[in-house]
Amino acid sequence: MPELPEVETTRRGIEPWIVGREITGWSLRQPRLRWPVVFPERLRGERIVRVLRRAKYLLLETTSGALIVHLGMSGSLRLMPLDSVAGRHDHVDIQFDHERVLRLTDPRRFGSIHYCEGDWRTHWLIKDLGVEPLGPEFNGGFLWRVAKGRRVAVKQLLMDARVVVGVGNIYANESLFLAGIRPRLAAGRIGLLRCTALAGAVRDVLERAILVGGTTLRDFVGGTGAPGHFRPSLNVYGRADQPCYQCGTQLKGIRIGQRATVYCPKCQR
DNA sequence: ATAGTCACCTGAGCGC
DNA sequence: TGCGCTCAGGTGACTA
Repeated sequence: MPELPEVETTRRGIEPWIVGREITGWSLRQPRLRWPVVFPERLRGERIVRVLRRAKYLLLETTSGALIVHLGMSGSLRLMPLDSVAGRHDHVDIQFDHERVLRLTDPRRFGSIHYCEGDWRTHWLIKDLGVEPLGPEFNGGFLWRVAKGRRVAVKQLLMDARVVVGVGNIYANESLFLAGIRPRLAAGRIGLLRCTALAGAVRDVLERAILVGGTTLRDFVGGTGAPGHFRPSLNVYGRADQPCYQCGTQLKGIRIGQRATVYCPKCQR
């Protein structure tokens, strides 16, 4: 599932192919994604200036605006040969002034594409997002301040995009394991020291995942079509009832806010 | 303001 | 072989 490392992997994969290129056309085979996909006619002839990432959104900045792409849960964005046959879940192609098309494949159709004219930072999907977990403002002090007085489970706070972005279920589980914190613990009851450990763990797990191209559980592939290799590094995610690698205790599987949660009852307090 | 729940969508995996 | 069920999950929208 595309979380931040997968989106970043995609960004790095497609960037060299499309920067400086002109959008010459598109095919919308299935415009019914999370929100209806509408490409204005004026997009034709726009040139890609930069490819950025904000949270789990990819920003394809053009001369006068940006395409805002979200991969949802099952989406991938890849460069394909112009003549490659589109499959059942290949919903959108964007054509450039070369022999490749940028293709959005998304079986579950939770992804989205918007064209935003002008500054994408003011777009309604982007403007209320929290801090970047790899940015300088995300640290123990920040976590401690936003957690103050909150009774919500720390795992839910970590996954709240208005607080910090890009931490989905996999990496939330893994970060809490690394920091030795129980997922269900009320966020406001965690001290500054442990908040610092947690912020560090989030950063660490995300950075390591980016280095190996993200986590491929089923069908994620990066911009160049390669799967990610972080899966063997997972300590708890998907391992309920199996022994903890660190102490051998049986890992516990619970649900927090409808989300599968796994932790070690001995290593995490 | 905060917390909890639901909907959207499809494919995989399972029991029968 | 196939049916029906459950699960997975990001996130906006809704309710209490």
